[in-house]
Amino acid sequence: MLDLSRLRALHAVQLHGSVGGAAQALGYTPSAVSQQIAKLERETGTTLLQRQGRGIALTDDALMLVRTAQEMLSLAEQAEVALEERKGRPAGRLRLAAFPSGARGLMPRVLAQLAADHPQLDLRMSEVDPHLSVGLVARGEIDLALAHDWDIAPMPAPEGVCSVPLGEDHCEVLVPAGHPLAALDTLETADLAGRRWVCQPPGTVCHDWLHTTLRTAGQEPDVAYYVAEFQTQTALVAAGLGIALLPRLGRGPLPDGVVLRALEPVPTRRLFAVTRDCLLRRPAVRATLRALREAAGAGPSRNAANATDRVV
Amino acid sequence: MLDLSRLRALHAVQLHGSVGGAAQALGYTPSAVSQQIAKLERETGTTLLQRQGRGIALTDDALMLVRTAQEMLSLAEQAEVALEERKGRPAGRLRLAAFPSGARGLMPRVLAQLAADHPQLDLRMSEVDPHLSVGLVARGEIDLALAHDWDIAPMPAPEGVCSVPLGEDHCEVLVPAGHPLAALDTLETADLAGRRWVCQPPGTVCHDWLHTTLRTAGQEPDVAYYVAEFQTQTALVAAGLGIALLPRLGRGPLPDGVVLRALEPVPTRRLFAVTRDCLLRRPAVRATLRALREAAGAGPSRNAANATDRVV
DNA sequence: ATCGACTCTTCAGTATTGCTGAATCCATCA
DNA sequence: TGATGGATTCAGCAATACTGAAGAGTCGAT
Repeated sequence: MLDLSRLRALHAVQLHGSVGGAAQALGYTPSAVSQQIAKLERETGTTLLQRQGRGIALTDDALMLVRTAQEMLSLAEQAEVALEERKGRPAGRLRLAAFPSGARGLMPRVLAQLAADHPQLDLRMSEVDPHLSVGLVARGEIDLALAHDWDIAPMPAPEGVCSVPLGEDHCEVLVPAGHPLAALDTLETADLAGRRWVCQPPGTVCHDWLHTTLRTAGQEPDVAYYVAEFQTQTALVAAGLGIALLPRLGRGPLPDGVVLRALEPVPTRRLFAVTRDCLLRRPAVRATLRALREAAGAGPSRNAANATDRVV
Repeated sequence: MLDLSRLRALHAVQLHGSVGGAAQALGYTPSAVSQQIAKLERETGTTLLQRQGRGIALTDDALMLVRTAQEMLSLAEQAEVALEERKGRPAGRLRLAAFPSGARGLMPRVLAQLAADHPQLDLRMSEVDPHLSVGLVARGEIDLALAHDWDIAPMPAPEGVCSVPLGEDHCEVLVPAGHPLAALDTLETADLAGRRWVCQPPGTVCHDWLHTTLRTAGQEPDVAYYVAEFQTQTALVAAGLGIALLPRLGRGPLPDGVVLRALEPVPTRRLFAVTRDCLLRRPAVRATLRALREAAGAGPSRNAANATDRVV
């Protein structure tokens, strides 16, 4: 009798292209995965993995078993969903992912509320980059991901994956208290010209938004300080070294000597939950979506931010 | 993640209607099955079994899981078949069943040859009554059953199950050496009238054939000795106490003082292999069918019979 | 009504299985 | 040639699953 957990190991190896990657995804050591597959080989009398350079390659037999594994895992997931649906209240394990500022600004409240309301629910969360989350959901490693879709770059959703709008997150400009811009109530894009910036490193959405917006206005932002962490950014601004663009979500308590000013038009990112279609039937997912929508509508969390978290 | 072996346990409970029956079918103790299902209940947070009188009843949730289990087990079996087919030579476990005289007269040679030719083949055999074998094959407990279809009672084959003709088995009449019938070369039905018989108990095919045939000829057989075992039957015949109808298959060495006489028309039972359609693709099944056909054509085995075997 | 038979479950003990971490092996890259 | 990255092997330990005995509930018979 083929063993499902061994098949899942093989499936993961195919998915990640390596024994190590599969092990990481499954929460094992490479040794365990290697042994599981060795047993599967002995049980079936086949060769499943072949060494190829430093890594491995799957044989044709293995690929056939991977297809079977895929179907069996899918059946198992459907059955679990159906059981929970039939029961009608959230239960089982729910693997969540969130981008860093969402993980800080939104998830704590949501997780606490869900845990309190549904004791049978086994919640897990990992902080991931937003552009990775869709892939993780599609591959079944994550059940529901909190993602955002910055004005500028709408996200594509692959087959079987859907995104549910949750609300919006707005950005404001953080300026030193004595700064000329601090005298204004509302800033416009033109006011940002020629300023010195504290900004996150390239590849983050804040960075991209800043550059795209200013370049559209014919300017190149003068970023003097590339800093990932929120606390460091505010310290630099408080020291009068520049101004920064901050999303409201995930913003922590501000030190003295800095003020926030609204921007017009408001830089807005839309928040989404990304999940697989079939999971929409899970009460656990429905409850989580509900909680996320409420939390996103209610604004950023109280108990947000600590010194080591990064603003993304 | 649902565990396949636990699901299989649940599936077996549904199939057999009891924990004990499932345990027997799976080769475990009832305790093990009970614990497996208790774990499945804890893992899914559902109730699967309910006590009903002395036994148990499956809940709706359990029935849903049984359907899933059925599909997953079927997928696993198909994958195993495909692997073996791709490999091209018999391998894996093959669970055989045979009716008693077939198990003695045909299977030893066949099993020995298969084991010698295909070291990767893991052969198992159980002796079962022919009328049970079709059900066992249909339920997936047996992969291939040796069955016979006595002239009188053709066997029906349920969906997904097929029977492959292997050959024929003939019956002869065993008479004491000094008996009047011993003087004849070939006996006819009329010669059997008024004889005293040694016969197997009701419910066996030899018994049924004898009664049906003689009653068709307007007679009631006078069965003085109901005896299941071949050795005892021949001893009774040798002692001059009656005559017996013996199938050639599974007949052992005869003691002195008895002779065999052919009957006209010859009582014939056709031999079949019964298996599931999808298994016909297994090299193991194809090799077994080939070996069975050869053995059935070659006549009864040399190393047949021992004192405790029953003639059926 | 009580006893005995039957069935499932619980419990304790044991055997098996599966995982981790270190050592090893192999191929690649500097 | 040495260093790196990846997979495998091995020994030891932890978790799991099974067995067998005892317990609890139900049914049928005396």
